[in-house]
Formats: sequence, structure tokens, C-alpha cells
Amino acid sequence: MDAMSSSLEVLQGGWRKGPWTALEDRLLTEYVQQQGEGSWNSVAKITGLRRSGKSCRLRWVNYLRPDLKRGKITPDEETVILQLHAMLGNRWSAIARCLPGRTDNEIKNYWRTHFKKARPSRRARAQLLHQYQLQQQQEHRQYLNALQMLQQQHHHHHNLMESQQLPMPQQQQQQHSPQEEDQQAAMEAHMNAMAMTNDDMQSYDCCYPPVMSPSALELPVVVDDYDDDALWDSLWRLVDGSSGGDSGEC
DNA sequence: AACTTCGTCAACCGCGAGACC
DNA sequence: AGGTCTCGCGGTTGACGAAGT
Repeated sequence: MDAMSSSLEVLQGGWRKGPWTALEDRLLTEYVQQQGEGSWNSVAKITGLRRSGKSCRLRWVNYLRPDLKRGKITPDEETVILQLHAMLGNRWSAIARCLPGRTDNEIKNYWRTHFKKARPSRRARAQLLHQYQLQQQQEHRQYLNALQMLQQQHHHHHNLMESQQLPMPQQQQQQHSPQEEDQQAAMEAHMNAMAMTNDDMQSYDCCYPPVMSPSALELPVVVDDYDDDALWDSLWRLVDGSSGGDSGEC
């Protein structure tokens, strides 16, 4: 085969490196079909393939697996990637687990080419923050309304009980109408989201719901101009992994 | 048409965690 | 207990084609 492989073949410690040939792919695929995934270091012994176990695993996981989805990342997938990356950071394998058919390598590449250096303009940042603040305010109002309604209902119950001189049995206390339960559930979800810390987020290996409340993103509600810049800078430093304070703008 | 720059993606490298002896 | 092996992960590199000059 191979005009290509012979020119690209690199041998280091007996292992071939560089692009895989069709023959190598076939050998590896047959190996996995017969032996299953794993024991990658025995691929070379069994098939005669001059590839390291590490290289075999990578080739299988990123390219040969039959359940891989080919083609461009869809807008829906992009949304999931963005949201999960906001929660999990560069934990590509965890993100990939939530996107069936996509590999960590694929997602990592996609992120780096599409978002890594795509720091939004000052104007765009201001718009995003404004949008986010409005959403926050709206959610907060809904939360307060729900809280107020619950309190009113509670007082109403309480007054009723007092006026009738009846004790309030615990079981009865916990019985709510479906509407009340919905409100309570919504409120609890809201409070849980608000209480979720970064550590909590880290523990979500999979699969946090793709659509999430902005409140769970944990951005500050009010960000002045100075903090705004500092926030974005620190975020991008985190992504860049650089610590230099005076690194240039993207 | 030739050259340069940019975007994409496959593949490699180094490291850490866990299993095994 | 500690040394070695294996596997998986995230970061990085390099090849290659497309787009721009």
C-alpha cells in the first residue's frame, strides 16, 4: 500500500508512527472484533501490527469505533459542548460521554478551533452580560413570587389551624396540592442551582442536563466594568493555562 | 500563479491513577 | 509497601487543504 506509508513511516523503538494505513486499520478492527477492547499492548503480538498499544487504543477510540458519528458538530451539540465546558472545564472525556458518537479528541479540537481564541468583543461581552442579568432578575422575581405564595399559603394554613384550635399533624403539613408541589419543586431546583459550587460541578461526570439554568453557571449577577474585564481575563487565562498577567489580547 | 495564512483534524507525548505482582 | 505495567486523559504538534493576498 503503500506509497504513503513508506514515506511517512517512522520507527522508534520498533514501533511505527504516523498516519495509519488501511491495512493497519483492518488488522486492528479484526483484533477488536475477536478479542474485544482492551489489552492494547497485546495487539502487536497477536496481529503483528507494529504499533504501540497506546497508538492502537487511540486509533480505535478516535477513528475506528463503529458507533462514531461522522460529520460536523451540529448546533445542538455545540450548545451542549458550551454548557458542559462552562460547568466542567477542559474535561473533554466527560463532555464526550454526554455526546454519543463524539470523541474527546473531536470535542477538544472543536473547542480549540471555534472558541478558544474567540474572546467576544467588549460590545458583545456587554450584551451577553446584560442579557444574562435580565435573565437573572427574571428568575429572581419568579423565585420571590413562588416564595411569597408559599408563605401566604403557609400563613393561611396556620391561621386556619389556629382559628380551629387544631393541631397540625406532620403528615398534613407535607400534603400539598399539585400546584404547590410544582412551585416547591421549582423553588428547590432554583435553590439547588444557586447553591451548586464548582466542586459540585466537577463531580458531574455525566450527564448533567444539556439545557440548564443560567443561574447554575455561577457568574456574578452584577459586574462592573473593572470586574467584567477581570472576569474575562481570568477566564481566558484559565483556558489558556497561562499565568502571565501582561499577555496580549487575542 | 505563487506564496502565505488559517482552519481542521489525526496522531503523539507526558503524566497520573489504578491494577497487579 | 513499593515497583512495574496498563490504561485513559488533556495538551500539543504537524500535515494538509482551503482561503486570502
